[in-house]
Amino acid sequence: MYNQAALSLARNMAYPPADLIGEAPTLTDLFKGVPAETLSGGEAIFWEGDEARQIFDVLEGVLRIYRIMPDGRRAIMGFIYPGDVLGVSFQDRYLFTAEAVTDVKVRRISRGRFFSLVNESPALRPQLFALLCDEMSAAQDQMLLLGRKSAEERVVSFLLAVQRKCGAHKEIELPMSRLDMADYLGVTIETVSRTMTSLSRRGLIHATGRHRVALHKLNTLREIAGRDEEEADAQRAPPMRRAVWPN
Amino acid sequence: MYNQAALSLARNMAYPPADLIGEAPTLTDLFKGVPAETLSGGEAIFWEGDEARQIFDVLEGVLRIYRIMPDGRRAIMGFIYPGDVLGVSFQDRYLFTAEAVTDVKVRRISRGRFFSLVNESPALRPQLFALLCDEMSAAQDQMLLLGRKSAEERVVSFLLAVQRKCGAHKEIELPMSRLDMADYLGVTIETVSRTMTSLSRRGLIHATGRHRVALHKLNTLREIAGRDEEEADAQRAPPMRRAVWPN
DNA sequence: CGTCACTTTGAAAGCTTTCAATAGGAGTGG
DNA sequence: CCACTCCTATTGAAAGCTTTCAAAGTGACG
Repeated sequence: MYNQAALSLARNMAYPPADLIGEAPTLTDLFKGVPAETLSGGEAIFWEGDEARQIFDVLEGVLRIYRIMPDGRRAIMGFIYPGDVLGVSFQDRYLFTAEAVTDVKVRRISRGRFFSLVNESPALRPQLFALLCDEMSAAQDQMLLLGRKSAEERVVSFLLAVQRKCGAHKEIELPMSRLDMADYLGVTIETVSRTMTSLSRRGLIHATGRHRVALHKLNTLREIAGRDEEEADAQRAPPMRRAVWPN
Repeated sequence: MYNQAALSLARNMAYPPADLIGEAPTLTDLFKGVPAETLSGGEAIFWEGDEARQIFDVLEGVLRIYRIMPDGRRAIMGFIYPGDVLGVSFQDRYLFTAEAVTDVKVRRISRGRFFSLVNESPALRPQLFALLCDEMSAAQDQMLLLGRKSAEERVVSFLLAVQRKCGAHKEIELPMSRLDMADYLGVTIETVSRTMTSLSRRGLIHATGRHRVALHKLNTLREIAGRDEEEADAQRAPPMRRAVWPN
């Protein structure tokens, strides 16, 4: 999904590791050689307020990052997918909790190491910057969604975003629960459910399992999502095609 | 207000220009010597979709940055105050429109110049990064607000945010219209109005003019805002106290 | 001092939430 | 391997908050 977590940075997954083809290193390369750790669904990597000492590279699985209000209301800021980097921030404490949705494999390095390596590399610096910009861009999409879209528009926007993120296949996976979706979209679980049912009845989607949905009539779906998305999408540069400073 | 515009970066306003006290240069220093331009309220600096060729330093006045959906719905992503930098982005087109709320004074330099100067300066690089992180952090606050707060909580959160931004005085200025506030808070103009009236009747605020409000009973107000804010606030490092890479 | 734009207020409508109950699936244990 | 249990998802009905539609009020400006 959107990587709008302040600290979840999407990298280019479309190409083989940079050094194999003689290109500049990528942010992911910083984690090379670090042994992977495993978390089961529901486990947290870190909690909101923890000292932010490390940065994580997600290899497998999906995470949710969220903040909770004193009265228990939860807002999910984003879902983190393989290929995202988690925990990048200038604050010295994590601003949200990161929790495994599914079983997850991650690698970690210290913040100090991460930043000094990035700082010393003219190739990595623009990458880090570009990723933060993509984050901000996704965050703004989400603000538009939360501030101005109806429940149906939100759900459809979400489904399309997942589709984009995961290879643009007709059938998509929704590893998160309805509650996760609800807390991400700023609605209730019942509203998510009702909306999905309604979309099904109209033949726009077809649920092939609790966590699996096929998207039909993409044109109609995009229409519903607000149309706004695609344009934005087209504009956004392909992720990290060339990570050089803008001019 | 929050600088959650992907591209509005808050700098340190608490100290005199760096070079005057022998410190490292700040991002604002990059604009030194550039003549200021003036815009009247309502004028746009750039439009969503324009080629992003320049970066702006705001000297005076307030701007709104927003995106509009095909059917006309508008979402204001943030308000830009003096001391913010506007237009920083890795995308090659602006992702939103920037428009003067009040009369405004800005300075501009080219993106290429901005980035090459920042890239060459070990002092500026962490500043740029830190500012993007602050942006993301503010964007997440806003996502929480839009996704999980009631109308009253939103309005009060907004008033408190303005207060923080503008010196923490009891009486604050709201240069923007009710419609601007509404489009920023994800509600309607009527809801903003009714909420303000209700707060007044309860003695929590006192409108001393259309664009001027005194805040009473800050404790109660903070309680209403979600309480969440302050904690977050305390955590966030004072802006740019020392712009060095995290370790 | 009149006009126009913005703001406030009122009443009804609507969408989403809340409360409640049923249904469905996954995992466990016999 | 099937039955049981528990958790998640779906569905229904009523309540509630916000929006929509309308009209009156207020203030800035020429």
